[in-house]
Amino acid sequence: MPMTQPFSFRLLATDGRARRGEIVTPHGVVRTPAFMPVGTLGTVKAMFMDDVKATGADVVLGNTYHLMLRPGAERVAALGGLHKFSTWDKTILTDSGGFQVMSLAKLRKMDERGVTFQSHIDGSRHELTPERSIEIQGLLGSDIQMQLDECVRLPAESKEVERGMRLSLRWAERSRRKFEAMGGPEKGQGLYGIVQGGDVPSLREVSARELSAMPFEGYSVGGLAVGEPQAVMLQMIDVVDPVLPRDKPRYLMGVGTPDDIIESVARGIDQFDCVMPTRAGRHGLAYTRFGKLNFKNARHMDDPRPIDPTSDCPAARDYSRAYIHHLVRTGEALGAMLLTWVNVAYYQSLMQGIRDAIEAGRFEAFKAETKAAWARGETE
RNA sequence: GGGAGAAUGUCCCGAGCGGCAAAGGGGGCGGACUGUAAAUCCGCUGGCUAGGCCUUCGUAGGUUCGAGUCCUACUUCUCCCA
Repeated sequence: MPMTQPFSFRLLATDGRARRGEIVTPHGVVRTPAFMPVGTLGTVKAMFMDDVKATGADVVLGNTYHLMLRPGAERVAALGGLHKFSTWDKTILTDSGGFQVMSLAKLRKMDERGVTFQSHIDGSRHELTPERSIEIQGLLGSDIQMQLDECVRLPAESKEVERGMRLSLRWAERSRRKFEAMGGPEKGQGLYGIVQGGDVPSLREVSARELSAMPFEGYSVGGLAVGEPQAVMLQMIDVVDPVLPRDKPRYLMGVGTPDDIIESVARGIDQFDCVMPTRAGRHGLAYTRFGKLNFKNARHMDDPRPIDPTSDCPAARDYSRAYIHHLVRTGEALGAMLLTWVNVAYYQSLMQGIRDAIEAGRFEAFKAETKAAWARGETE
């Protein structure tokens, strides 16, 4: 076996608490702060992988829960792994299924050992343990893997939040053992522990501290952006930021809007993922440097201008707003495709702007300018 | 020429068979979407001096306390027989 480069992270620059870094995985370099488009089922919905790559994305997500049900982890492995299966040859990060344990709460049965749930597809019963989750992520060939965690639904009693957080810590240890038993480190893969603790600062701190004592390649902050006010989310990041190791990447799971991202980068977060750009795109909403545009609105009907002539995304540059409005209104698949592309491209250009600004030591100014532009809209 | 049936809320389809400002859809207008059971979901869609009044169900009459609903005539459309 050829020597594989070990998983690594290094900080290239900091500006205030904002961090500019680089993660190296078996499938390339991930420039941070990074936004990772969500590709639950091995596809970033409504986009070609080549186009995703061209927007500047270094990594996409895959999902343990969904892929274990269809087409099945063993099948993907037999077909050469998720990279080959999906034609995405850059880094893949996989979720552990922990989030689905919450979002599919009606179907679940949870105990110390793991979670038993019924498939949303055919009702069949499945068990997901920390070990099986890691096994599946290994079968998929994931470069950055997540421990199985329990994401408690908010609002919840702090007793319940603590129970879920403690369980997640125990599962973190089991996940780590399995990850090492499967040779993850030798393959250059990484495993992240997940900070839980809901909206309770003291629990977040405990979770971050105990997790930091375990040898993970990175640390995720989970269980946020699930309905709580942004201020609460940011407060939780503030609590966790000084506790987590400086020399490891921090990944804020499931976040978020452009504003959430820029505020979280300001608090030391390195990685993000969110369905926002892809789902919103399918639903007719464009994210741009001058804010949101809802293409269901009649005001675009006669507008011959492109969404953003300065963009290097063809969807934003080469198609008229009137045409995109027409596609969205008529329910044409191309409308969803173009807007998804616009959004993924905008998110990536935002991240590029953030990275450049941190390197230049002007992140705060960049943040202020960017937010002002969103607020200003298109007043020209 | 004879017979049968239908016209509904000022965009369309359409329920309604004596208490109706009138079900549902579509369309339209707007909103939401945060580790994707989501090309999904949620509002609004007659007027006003606004929880009360006004004007609406092809047209004109009639019956009734009360008519979109029953009766008569007319108009238009559809189908069947010649």
